Amino acid sequence: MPWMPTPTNAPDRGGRPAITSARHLAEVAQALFVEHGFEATSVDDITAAAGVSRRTFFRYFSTKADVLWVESAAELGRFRELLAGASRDEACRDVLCRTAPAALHHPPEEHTWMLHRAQLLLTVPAVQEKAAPRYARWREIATEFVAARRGTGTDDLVAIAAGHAVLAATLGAHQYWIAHPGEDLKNLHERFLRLLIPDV
Amino acid sequence: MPWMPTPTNAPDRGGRPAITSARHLAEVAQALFVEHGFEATSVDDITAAAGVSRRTFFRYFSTKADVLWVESAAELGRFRELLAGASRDEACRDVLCRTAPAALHHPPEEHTWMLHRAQLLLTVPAVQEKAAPRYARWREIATEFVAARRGTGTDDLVAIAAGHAVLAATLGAHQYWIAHPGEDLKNLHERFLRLLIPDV
DNA sequence: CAGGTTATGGCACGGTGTGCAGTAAGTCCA
DNA sequence: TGGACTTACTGCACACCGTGCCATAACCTG
Repeated sequence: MPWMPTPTNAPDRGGRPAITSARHLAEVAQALFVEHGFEATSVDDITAAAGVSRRTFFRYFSTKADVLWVESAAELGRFRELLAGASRDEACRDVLCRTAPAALHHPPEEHTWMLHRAQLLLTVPAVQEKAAPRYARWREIATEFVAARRGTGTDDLVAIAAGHAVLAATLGAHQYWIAHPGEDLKNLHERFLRLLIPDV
Repeated sequence: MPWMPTPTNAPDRGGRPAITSARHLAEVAQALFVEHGFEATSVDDITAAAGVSRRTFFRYFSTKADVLWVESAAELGRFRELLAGASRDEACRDVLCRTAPAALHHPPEEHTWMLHRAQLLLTVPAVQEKAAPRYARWREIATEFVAARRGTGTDDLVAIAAGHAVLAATLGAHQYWIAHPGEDLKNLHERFLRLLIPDV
């Protein structure tokens, strides 16, 4: 089991204070990615800019691309909580169309950060590669919700299809967004969801 | 520009005959993947089993995972041709539901090979990573078809959504299939497509 | 046999990611 | 003050991936 720095919300049990943080490394890294490109930026470049050793970087992130997913755990958690909190009176499809965009909501000051992230995620092959496990989690959460609503297992055909539809809509909305950054992402996301989620 | 062996359909202009082939390397590699796992199989293991040098392997495939996509170019080509040959009398949605499964059709003797491939593609993270560019091509072909039918550009919202729907249905069908290998993939594929492609 | 063409082999190199051992910097307690 | 404990950072060696470069092997035609 690899060692990992204790998360910031853990109780302080003494020990050497952290000289850096996942968030700090992620910001330094993303800035370099935007400036020089993902592949042209080596981990050594990132650690040099952040004033940390190469080995330390890999304690915070298991791969170079993972810095682009600092927010992933929070987004997935919000999605799961919003689904769990939905009333059973609200139609399955409506719940998904409402909660998925809400789970990805970020304050306006992070708008350009999100746009940069979306551009990297959808256009740089080396980054797209690392996205698969995150996409899978996003899809699974939707599938589990639909399966629970339908009283089936997660290997139900309709539940699987719905999970893929939610992911497809999310990716489609972001793809459209980076081509039309003036539009409202949340609104786009909902339109794609309404188009793609089957009416079940 | 990296050097590449001439494809088998090229005219013979003399020169040293190839000691191996992409197909042979792919078969050796996939067998090792199935037996020992993808990550536990190094390129050295593959080349040792195939009786070629490490350098030669990278002339046929640019990455280790690419051996799982030997058929990709042919499948994409079939999809594009089938779409191009469709009558304009046939509804857009019907064309997609018919051609996508047909483009992925393989003879029965390759059934287990396809199943192994699907299992590796959908369950091994290191393999899923390399899938992104292939998925993107598959999606683009569908998007281009829908955009042409609608008389719009490929940045049309509905065309983008349709492209994502086709990909989602393809992945969903394979996911369902590896959990229920007794079912007919072609039939499953069509059902997922009918569920997910919006009626436009 | 010479000259052209194509495939394979060997080697060095930069980059990623991991395991391990050591050290630095805090807290707590006697 | 001085340990003992805890946690975080560093350095190094290593396996693997993927690439560029050059040499060499094996076939063709004249």
